[in-house]
This record gives sequence, C-alpha cells and structure tokens, in this order.
Amino acid sequence: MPAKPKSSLQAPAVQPDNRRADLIRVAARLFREKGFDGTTIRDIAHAVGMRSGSPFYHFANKHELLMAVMEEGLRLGLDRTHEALDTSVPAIERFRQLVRTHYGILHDAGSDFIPVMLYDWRSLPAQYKRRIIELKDRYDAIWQGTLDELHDQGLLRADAKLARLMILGAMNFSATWYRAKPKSARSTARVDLDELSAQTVALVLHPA
Amino acid sequence: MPAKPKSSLQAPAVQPDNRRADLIRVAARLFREKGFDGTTIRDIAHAVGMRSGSPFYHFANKHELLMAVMEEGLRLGLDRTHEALDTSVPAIERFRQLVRTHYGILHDAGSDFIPVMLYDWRSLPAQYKRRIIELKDRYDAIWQGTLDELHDQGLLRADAKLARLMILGAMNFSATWYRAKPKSARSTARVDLDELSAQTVALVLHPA
DNA sequence: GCTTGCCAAGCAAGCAATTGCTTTGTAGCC
DNA sequence: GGCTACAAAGCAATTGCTTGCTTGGCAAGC
Repeated sequence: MPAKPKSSLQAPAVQPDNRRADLIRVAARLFREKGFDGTTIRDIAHAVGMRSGSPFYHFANKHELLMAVMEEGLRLGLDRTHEALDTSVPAIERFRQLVRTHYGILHDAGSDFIPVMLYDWRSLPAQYKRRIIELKDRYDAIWQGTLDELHDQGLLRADAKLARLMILGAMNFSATWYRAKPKSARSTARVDLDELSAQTVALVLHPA
Repeated sequence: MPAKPKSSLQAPAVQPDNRRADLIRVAARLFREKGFDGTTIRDIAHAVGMRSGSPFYHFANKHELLMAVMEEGLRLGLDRTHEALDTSVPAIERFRQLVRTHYGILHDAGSDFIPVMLYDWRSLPAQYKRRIIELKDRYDAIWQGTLDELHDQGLLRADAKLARLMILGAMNFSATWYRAKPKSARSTARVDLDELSAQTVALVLHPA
C-alpha cells in the first residue's frame, strides 16, 4: 500500500498545540498589561475566541498558565542568548551582545513573557517557582561568566555579583518606562534599542 | 479636631489622624507583600483591628487608599532627601548622599510605600496618577540636577537623562532581591546598605 | 463502503466563594 | 443633641473552576 498512514513529519503541518500556544501568548500580553490578578480567565479565553471554561482543558488552573508564560519566556530568552553569543570574542564584545539581546527580550514585539515574570513573580505559587528559578539560574550564569571576566580585566569597578544584579536591574526596569520609538519619525526624544544598549554599556564600563 | 473624613483628595492633613495613618502604614506593608489586587480590604481592616467596612469611613474606596500609600511614600522620600542633601558640597558627594538615601527609602524598616508605588503603579487609576507624578517629578528633578553636573565633569559617561533612569532602575530593582543583613552575624554573604551604596557609586562613576 | 468506538477540543451553564462597597445602627464624647 | 468613628449585616457583582454534553476527525473491524 503506497500511502503511509499518518506521518507527523509532514512539512510545517504539525503544530501540536496551536491553541495552547495561543493561550500562552495572549495571556502574556494581558498579564503584562493588567497584571495577573487584574486579568481574568474570561479575558484570556475571549481574546483567543474561547468560552470561559475552555482554557482549563489546556491548563489545570490559572497559576499553571502563569508558569507556562514565564517558562516560555525563559526558554526563548535562553535560545536567543545562545544564538547571539559569540564565545570566540573578547568579554567586552560579549557583554555588548548580552545587553542588546536582553533589551530585545524585554521590548521586541510580542516579547511579553519576561516582563510578566519580573512583575508578577509574587503571584506564582512556591511550588512552581522552583522550575522557573532553575531556568533563571542558567541565564544568570551566562551573564556572571562574562561579568567576572570584565571585572578581572578592570573594566568593571563594582563587585561582579552585585554588578550583575544592578545592571540587569537597570535594564529590567526599562520595562516600566521604555516605549518603542515610532518607526518613521526620526525623533530624538525616544531612543531605539541599539542606542539604549550603547548607553548602558557606556554607563558601567570603565575603559582602561 | 476638625478632621474631615473622606476627602483624601483635599489638602494634606496637618495632624494626620492616627487611625488613618495606621491604615496607610498597614496597607503599604500588605500591598508590598501581596500586591494591590492580592490584598483585600478585609485583610487591611483586620490587621488594624477593624471590621471590613470601616476603612471606608477614612477612604472613599480602595484605590484612594493605594494613592495615599504612594503619596505618603513620596512625601517622606522628599523630606528625607532634602534633609540628607548638603548643597554646599561637590556633586560627587551629593550623588553619594542621594544613592544612600534612596536605598534607605526602599529598604529601611517600615519603608514599604515606594516599593508599592513601583510595583503596583498600573493598579492606580489614571485620575490619581497625575497627583503622584507631580511629586515624582520633583524627586526626579533633584537627581537630574546632580547627574547633569556629574556628566559635565566627565564623571558620568552616559547621557544624563538615561543615566538617571538606569541608575534609579538598578536601585529600584533591588526591591526584588535585597534582604536586610541579619544584625548580629558578620556574614559576608549579605551586604548592608552602606556597602550597597558604595558599590552602586563605583559601578557608574568614572573617576578622572 | 459502512459502521462503530474513541478521543481531542471545546461549549453551555452554573456553583461556591470572594470582594468592594453600602446601609443602618450605636457607643462615646463635647 | 450632634458629631466622630466605628460595628453589624448584607448586597451585587465578579471570579476561578467544575460538570455534563456536543462535535469533528480518525482508525479499526466487518
């Protein structure tokens, strides 16, 4: 018989959990805008064209949806970071890559996952936190390695561990004030992410 | 006592009513711990020994209580800053004073007001935001003046306005990770606010 | 080809608890 | 008596979540 039954290897056909992914993406956007407690299951369901009870087919409860949002964000962030990082290059250049990538993770279109993690962390039950922390530790470790090198080279004047907390803090806090520059206008009022990255590096690095 | 109930939108009380002040202080602590939406009026009332409806004698609604928390924080913060700031001293020294005072505002015992403002800002209705922004602008202006001087002296390598956003961001974000050092133990694991301030200054200032 | 059984995915309806807030009453003080 | 600062009780809306049922698609058995 010619036709093999059921091949999951067909082109881009199989998107196993399209609706589940939709829920995560939409939930991330709404959580970012209105917070976890300020967003109802009905809001999320309606935004993807479901009724209020249907999301519970995909997620056991609202908190697991929150965790899925954070997990998705960290996985995407780790992927983007590994992709952007050129390990054959001096620490100072890797630092620039890390900074630029992090701003992208925070502010690119559709990148709502990490801001949700930053600002709704306390809404996540302790049992779910462990899993997220594990991923977050991997991300922090990448930064710490580069910052340690910069510190050893005298380019970073603060304690390397505190430097990581402060630098990532400065960047993360941009979630509260940064708004993308309007595409067409050559406004000087708003900076773009390249410029913001350059300024961040300039702020903390002490060239020899 | 000519205490005027319910008009928290009017001028600030000269002699703040004790119970009203209790509500603000307790609400600040609970909002910080569990968020605005995660804290019920019943929680707050019970924590000061009232029943669930009684806080509404002092505040028209829950959002006005949130605003009162933020306003109290900014007024206290401005007072402390003016008190700590010695205008007869070089900019670099004033910068140290600003940094140390800001960490105190964030982390001293009972200083829950500003973290609430930072992390529940989106829960505040737009009509109340105006008033808080006015106070916040005054605080920012103090910082900006000092940072502009530092920039002119070549001690600050980034754009002065972005530097303010990033430095305050780095400090504000410590609300998510900083925990006070246990008093007795001479642990090196946790830093105190003096050390944290010194490290912050070291991170961003570029001595000539 | 046709039937049958099965399962993923979601709908319709509603329950039980919570929540902000209102209303009415009342004890103490000037 | 009037005012202040609550208590007592409860209302109306909201919210997370459950339950029972439907629908479309697929595969096996005949």
